[in-house]
Amino acid sequence: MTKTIKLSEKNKDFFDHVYQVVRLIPYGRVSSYGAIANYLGRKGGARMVGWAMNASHNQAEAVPAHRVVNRNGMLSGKAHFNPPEVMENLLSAEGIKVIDDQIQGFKNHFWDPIVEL
DNA sequence: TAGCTGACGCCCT
DNA sequence: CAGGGCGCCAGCT
Repeated sequence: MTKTIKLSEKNKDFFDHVYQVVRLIPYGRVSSYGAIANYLGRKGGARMVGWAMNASHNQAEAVPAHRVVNRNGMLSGKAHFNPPEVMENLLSAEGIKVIDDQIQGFKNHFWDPIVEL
């Protein structure tokens, strides 16, 4: 509910930061691993963001991982959903058109935490 | 203990 | 224009 991220000097867990940013992604918008990683200061840590998503299942709060895609706007993590079609289904429900695992007008729906936050 | 993989990204050839 | 390789950090075997 509260949109304020507590990025205090407590830089505790890298994962927790990722979860918070992902949860702040507005409805009908999508972000990229690199953008989040860059926002957290891990430019080459894009892989870590994806890895964090993998652990997102352990989080009590559902993380909208379906709103996170690679920098190409492709549903690279779709295969990790259960079932995979859920990802494009959720995106489609938010008004995002996905064709062949590719978000149409990705740039239009792109949400950059560095710019927005 | 040390090494490898991983929901990526960017540079070089 | 296309393909291949290296780099980032953390978790798992």
